[in-house]
Amino acid sequence: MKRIIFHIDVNSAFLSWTAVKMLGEGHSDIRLIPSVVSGDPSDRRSIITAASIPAKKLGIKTAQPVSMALRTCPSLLIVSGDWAWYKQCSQGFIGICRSYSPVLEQFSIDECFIDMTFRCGKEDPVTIAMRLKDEVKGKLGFTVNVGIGSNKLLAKMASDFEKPDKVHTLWESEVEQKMWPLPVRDLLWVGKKTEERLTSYGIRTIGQLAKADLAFLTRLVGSKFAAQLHENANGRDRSPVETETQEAKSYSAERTFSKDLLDPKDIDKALFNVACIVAHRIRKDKFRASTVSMFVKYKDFSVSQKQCQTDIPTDVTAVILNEARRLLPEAWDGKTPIRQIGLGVSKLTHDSAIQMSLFEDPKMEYYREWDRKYDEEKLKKNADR
DNA sequence: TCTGGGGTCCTAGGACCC
DNA sequence: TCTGGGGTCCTAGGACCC
Repeated sequence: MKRIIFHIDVNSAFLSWTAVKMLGEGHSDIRLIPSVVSGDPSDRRSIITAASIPAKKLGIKTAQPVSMALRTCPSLLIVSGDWAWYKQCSQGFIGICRSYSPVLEQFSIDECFIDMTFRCGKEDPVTIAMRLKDEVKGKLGFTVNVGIGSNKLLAKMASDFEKPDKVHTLWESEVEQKMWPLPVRDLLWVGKKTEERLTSYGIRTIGQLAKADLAFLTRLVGSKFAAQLHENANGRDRSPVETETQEAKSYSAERTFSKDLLDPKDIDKALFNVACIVAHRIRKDKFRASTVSMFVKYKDFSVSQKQCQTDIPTDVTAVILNEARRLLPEAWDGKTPIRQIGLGVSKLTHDSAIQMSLFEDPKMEYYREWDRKYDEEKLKKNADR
């Protein structure tokens, strides 16, 4: 049976959502002028999180440094993000999509897939998609694109066609005409590196990739990735719409310094900060971690990463921080200035039994108490907002 | 112009076990 | 004294996504 999958994508999500909020506060619509959302506009290192369509038309792109965008457009309006508001907008958006089909997979904060196979009985899928997009616009005030296809890959590719506020189809029968002429970079999972590799061997379009020899592709990118690229370029994708939200497999936090740092005191302070954040988040989600990793990034963007296993799964900030501190000299020579530092935990379990070791650090109770206070403070702060 | 922050998955080599 | 093959875990690095 032919499946009918929708991919719904909020147009310039963070920018649209900010625009809706500002409209409510009496501002004019920032979607109609060159505008962007960025982290901290005063930080030279901050980058653009989302750009309006007029900004994009000037060549301003997501992930571009703000300083560069300002050179392109000195009158660019820069606004900062509001995560709590974005979460609300996302929930409203997902809620409407779910009312069209409960078989929904949230792909990110502003994208989801729904399986409409059993909803599009008599009615034309495009008509239903139009209704969905208009309902979001009417009730929530922002626009979406809906891509329709017989699998997730095609639906996702379709939603990326002309924006904003559009519905597109990409059925298998349309692949040759609508997808094959596109540059290979437009295919999902083809990033910068893969594009370079493929084009250096003359594969420039998705159509050329679709017709490429699988053995040849395997030599280029490895067997697993080659098989997937080949399938996807031919418009095939068997993956189901996953309704179960997957549990997190890792947590991490990182900080980029406004200037590259060399002073161990500054670096330790940053490590302490990210350890507090990560440990708090795993405690909140009732996880304990057995792997602690940390990394440093240098000005040339090269990364040195080290990881280790803990004796027992832990959620104690001090334990995680100490592992990271132990790893730091293995990752960093102490001489090269550091641009960014990060800490992560993985190998997570929900083990709730507190492991009592005879040799447990006598300070452990004190550490746990410290964490309890930290969590309380953090909760209070969030409640105030 | 000079590049954030948070994730996932894959690969390849080495250790170690049977 | 020198040797195969398979399985699992760990580690570091790289690619991609939003």
